[in-house]
Amino acid sequence: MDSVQGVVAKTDCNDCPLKDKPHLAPFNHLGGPGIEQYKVGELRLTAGTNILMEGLKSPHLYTLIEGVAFRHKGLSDGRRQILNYAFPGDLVGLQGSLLGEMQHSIDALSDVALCVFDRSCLFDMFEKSPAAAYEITWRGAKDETILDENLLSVGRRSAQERAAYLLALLYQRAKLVGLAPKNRLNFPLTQLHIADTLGLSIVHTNRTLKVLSTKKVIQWQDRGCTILNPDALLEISGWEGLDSLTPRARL
Amino acid sequence: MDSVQGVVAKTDCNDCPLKDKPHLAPFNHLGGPGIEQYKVGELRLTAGTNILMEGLKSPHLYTLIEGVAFRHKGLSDGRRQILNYAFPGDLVGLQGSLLGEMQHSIDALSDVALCVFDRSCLFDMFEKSPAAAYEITWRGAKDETILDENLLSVGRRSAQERAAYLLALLYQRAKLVGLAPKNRLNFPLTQLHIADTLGLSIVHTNRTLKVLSTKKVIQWQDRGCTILNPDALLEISGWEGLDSLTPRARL
DNA sequence: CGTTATCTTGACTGAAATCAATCCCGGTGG
DNA sequence: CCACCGGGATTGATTTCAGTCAAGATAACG
Repeated sequence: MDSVQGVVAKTDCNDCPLKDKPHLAPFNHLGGPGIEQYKVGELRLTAGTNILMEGLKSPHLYTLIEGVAFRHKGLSDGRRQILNYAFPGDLVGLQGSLLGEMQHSIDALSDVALCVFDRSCLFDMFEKSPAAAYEITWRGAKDETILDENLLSVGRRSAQERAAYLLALLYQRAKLVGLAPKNRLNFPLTQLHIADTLGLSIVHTNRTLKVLSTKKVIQWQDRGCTILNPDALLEISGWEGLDSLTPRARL
Repeated sequence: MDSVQGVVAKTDCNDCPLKDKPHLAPFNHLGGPGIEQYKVGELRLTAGTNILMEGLKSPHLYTLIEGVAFRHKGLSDGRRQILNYAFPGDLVGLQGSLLGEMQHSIDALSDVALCVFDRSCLFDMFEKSPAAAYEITWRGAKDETILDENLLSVGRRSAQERAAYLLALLYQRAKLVGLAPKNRLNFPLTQLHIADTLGLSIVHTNRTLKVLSTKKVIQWQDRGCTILNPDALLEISGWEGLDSLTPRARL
């Protein structure tokens, strides 16, 4: 377990830190054997590393166990757009597994730990467990919901509204998985990441965040962001927040 | 069959104009009974009508048979962002069926005909046909791919690049289903729709399209757009085009 | 202790929004 | 047949927002 990076020995799913999270319930009572039969290893990567690269065909599908990652796409001249973030419990690389080739890249934002599954487990799961298949599809739809809101944001919200929306979203998602202790986003998000998510230049992003700071809504210090007033963020952004409702229809 | 609008009698799926399209193959050899057992009716709506509204819980899932529709979300003050378009053969309302409540609206761009299924057919299909379940999930992933590119576009491409990308995308998708005869987009797309898709004002959209017209790449006339030079559109946008590759891995 | 990544700030430029008219054309009703 | 109307497309003038350029400040890091 000393290796900082690379595939390490397979540990028991019963020790999984996510074991008791409601997220994964459907995978635990798969018809017959549990999810662990599909697990082929673990992967630990340091912050800033690439997990999956656009254009490549990965034989693997991942679950993010620890840390935060982000999906992004780039243009040939270097411009980059961050599409979405992944938090512990999220599936990583599903699109690539389904479509055969990655259409975007995924990088580790913080140090991350991933659980590695063979791509073929997807087909198996669809064959053997309707509940698991449904769960996967449901998650995909959920993901698309966030993407929709991101697109609305980048397309139609002002810089300040956009920034407020993004921070509110990250805050809510981080909080759900314990990554926002004392309301501080507990991962190394830089203003460049924010800029590339909002579709703004880094300079303008900085100025926009400054306005939010002046309003005492957030605080940026020591390379990190603390949310001082979550409600004000929602107010400013005009976003409803993650639907607390939506208890998934059971299959 | 005279009614211009509303649910009409159920016709046989064997008469479906989409029957022979490769799109639907997986649904045709569902384990046992075909897709038609789930069909509960048909819906015809005129251009500009709302199909599904944000916030509502629809008991139905649709397949678009004829015409073009678009998904969109709005802010409280009226700003609107078009997220994606639906062409014949596409599933409409899947997100709502999965998540219980629509997170976006869907409107008819042209006159449309939709095939109506009961929402519960989803659960049934997952139970009874892994191939159909996989197909649905695969389509969701494909959709998300387009959404990703749209987000990259709105976030990082210049106005002209964006417009070129959008028109190239619509052209390619329309062509696939025969809606681009003589390279003319055969549906009533207005510059306002384009503006709301690109995240630009309508005035600036007009000026941007004018530049493309001047370059003889497109032609806007009689309330419609003709693609004069598809390759130039791709060139300008820096977009690769819909992956001609990606023959889906069969379940 | 220098090096590098990140954050900040100021000055200037440029892209896109906004405001305000027109224009064009198909449809409507007198 | 023709005046009127309304949605859509254009165009010009002006303002505003955001990008770019340039330079420091700050602070983690080897």
